[in-house]
Amino acid sequence: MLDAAVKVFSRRGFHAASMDEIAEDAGISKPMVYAYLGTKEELFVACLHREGARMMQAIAGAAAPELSADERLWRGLRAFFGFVGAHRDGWAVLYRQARGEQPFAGELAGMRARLVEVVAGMLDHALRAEGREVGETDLEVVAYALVGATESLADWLADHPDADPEKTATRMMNVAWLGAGQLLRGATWRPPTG
Amino acid sequence: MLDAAVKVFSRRGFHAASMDEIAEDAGISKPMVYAYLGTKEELFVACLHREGARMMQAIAGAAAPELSADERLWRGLRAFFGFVGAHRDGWAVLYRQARGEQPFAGELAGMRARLVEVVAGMLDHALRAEGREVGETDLEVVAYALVGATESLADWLADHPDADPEKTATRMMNVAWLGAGQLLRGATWRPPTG
DNA sequence: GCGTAACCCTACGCACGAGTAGGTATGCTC
DNA sequence: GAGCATACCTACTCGTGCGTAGGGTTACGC
Repeated sequence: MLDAAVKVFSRRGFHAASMDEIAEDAGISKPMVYAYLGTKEELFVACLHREGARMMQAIAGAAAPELSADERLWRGLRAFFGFVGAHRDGWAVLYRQARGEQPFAGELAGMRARLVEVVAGMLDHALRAEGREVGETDLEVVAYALVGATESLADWLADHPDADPEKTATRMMNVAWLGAGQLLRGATWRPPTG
Repeated sequence: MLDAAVKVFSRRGFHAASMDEIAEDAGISKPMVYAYLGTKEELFVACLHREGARMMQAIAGAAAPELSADERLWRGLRAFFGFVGAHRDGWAVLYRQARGEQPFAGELAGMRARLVEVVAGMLDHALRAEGREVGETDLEVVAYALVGATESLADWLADHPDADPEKTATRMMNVAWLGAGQLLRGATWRPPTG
């Protein structure tokens, strides 16, 4: 039932999607949709939650905490891109939708915040293991950038049906790990004075 | 006049924004808006174009082609974050809007494609200078990731009114340049076999 | 066979907002 | 000052789509 909603929301976008179309696609009538899932907004939130939970679960299941940092990152990325690859139109458009529409931006921000936190935790852990320490804001910002880069590649993947999720994950891992590796070793770039 | 439209679109989002509110905010009446700028859709596209052009101009003006690659990247990033910092609510929400709404996604995709192309060109140039060569898709994907990371930090910046654009640019530069620097030297990360 | 209850449908009310028609003031020509 | 054009406004039409009211249908109890 939610499947139909996700499908229509994906294809049309939140506003352009009509409850009539969702009902038709689900093979039932509109009052049933209202009876089971409430208003259009609640319905969208329900879709968002389910897809989000599935994604989080896929990632969490892959990135077990006892692994090394790069192994966790790699498995997490692979799970993420695998998920996106398997739910291309569904996830990507749902996600793009939620970004823009203000009632839902909060929901999504929470999801992303959890991801950022996890990534920041991994970086912090790895940094401490090397005896280095970095300010909390710096950590958050780097994690944010990595998550953003990953989301961006997810969009790219969703737009290129022939692309391989596994290979995309490898590419992302390259960028992330090489950059992060430099940070671990204490390398920094400084703006030219003047 | 466009200023009012940008402001309202930013605050409300494309759909929630009413032409009445835009007209009121601009201090004129609705038929005038239609007379000067056409339909709501055309109005939004006009906003998008103007803001986009301003941004592109700010970046292009800063990143002169005769500079070294890292200098160009640094100046481009600084200009970009400076622009976002100066147009926080305007740009960010306009941008977030355009991503989601299907009629406008194309416009934005074009803008981003130009950015990706520029970044990819810079990477390619720097790589060739080091005697290395990388497949076109690899180049595009890395550029895409960098642009995505940058956009993501722009969002972060827009959501943190006290954050400093200059400092954010430095952070982004660190991630980008250190990661890219590794790639330049031919370092790669490989998935564990098995 | 008749009451009734669960279930689902068609067909509507209603609000909202894009786009427009037709009227009014201000300035310009002769 | 009459005619006319320009610039602008108020007040409307009309489509669209969310949410619901009220009617049919099937199954069961008596």
